[in-house]
Amino acid sequence: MSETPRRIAHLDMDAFYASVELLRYPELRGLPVVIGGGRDAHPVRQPDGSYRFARLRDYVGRGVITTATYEARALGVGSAMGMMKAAKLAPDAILLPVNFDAYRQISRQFKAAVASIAPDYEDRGIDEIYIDLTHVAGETRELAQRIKQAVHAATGLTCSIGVTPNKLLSKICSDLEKPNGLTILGYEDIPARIWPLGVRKINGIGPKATDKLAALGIDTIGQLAAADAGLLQDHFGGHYAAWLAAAARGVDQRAVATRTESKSISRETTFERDLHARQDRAVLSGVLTALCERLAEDLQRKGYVSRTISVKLRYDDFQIVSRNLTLPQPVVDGAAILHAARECLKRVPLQRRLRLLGVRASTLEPPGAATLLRVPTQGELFA
DNA sequence: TCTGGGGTCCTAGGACCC
DNA sequence: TCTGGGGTCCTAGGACCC
Repeated sequence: MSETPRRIAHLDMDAFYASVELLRYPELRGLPVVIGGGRDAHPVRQPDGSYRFARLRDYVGRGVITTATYEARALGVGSAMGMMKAAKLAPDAILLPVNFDAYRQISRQFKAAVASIAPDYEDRGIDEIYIDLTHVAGETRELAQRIKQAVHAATGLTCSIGVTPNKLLSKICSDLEKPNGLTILGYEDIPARIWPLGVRKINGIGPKATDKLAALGIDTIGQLAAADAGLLQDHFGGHYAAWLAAAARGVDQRAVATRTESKSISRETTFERDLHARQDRAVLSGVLTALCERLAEDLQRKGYVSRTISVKLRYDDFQIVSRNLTLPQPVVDGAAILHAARECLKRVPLQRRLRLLGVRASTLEPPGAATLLRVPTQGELFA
């Protein structure tokens, strides 16, 4: 039995947040611009109708850059970099606040444009998708060009696309010719095009695994493909070692998931200054209440109830702890979430100063679902 | 003056059940 | 008195991704 080779695209919008802002402020084209400020980063309208923009050097706080234009990246700043650090590298870069409503709106537009050509796609967040082109008529390059044109016509923005037989390779390829790129390759191209790349290019190999591999003398994907299976197993465990070996050879059978349900919904916040459980009790209590109320709104808006409530704390040294509580009956309202969150907090050490507080709802179900029939455990019956 | 906020998946151990 | 496996649910932490 022979299988039709799949044709999977990965589409990634180019510098998405920053590009959306340039639609609104075209006078910033060609300048280094970073997105990530708070309210005080809002441009101020001048009497003559022009805008005065904030500069990175003026920023004070704990934020990070979410997106930078390619001009800003050339100065050494980029996503996830602390803005205080970025300000030293590019003090004159323009700073803009994040505007998620605008990004979500453009996101819907580009996805609709893609769907008009290829309806089977998998959401991977606000600015990227996988598209299954296997059953879409047309030659691959022409089809991908049509999608790029449709996205541009709908949004005024460029994107980069990789097309290969699977998601893993397409994700790597969409990044190879950014911005406004199009890279198409087959399994026969792996030795020449994929193996010279660093292992970090593989989606699923992060900083920790990269460091561990480097310590074993493995830097490129080709070296990983050639690595001894036993060696990988010793250092990464059976499951991850097998995945590493398959990924390095470009093997990936995952389907394009066109429908997915949320597993969890959360809200968290980093304080402007580190807080102490005792000295700042009132502030913390207010923050916790607000987080629980926002989480309750999110749950209700998305049509879920939750049986597991968790709290997350980050201490001043960046250590993270979490506690969770699974309830016999699901909750939706802010007061019930708050009650569960307080129960969780009782079990967490509160000596050190806190940097972050978060609340999460998981074990999600549609309201009024089968939980009513769930049989209580012995522990619940006799607690 | 480093290091946000919203997610997913995996592991490992313990309780409990059959 | 000794001690099996397979399964589910739950908790906590960690790696990774956008």
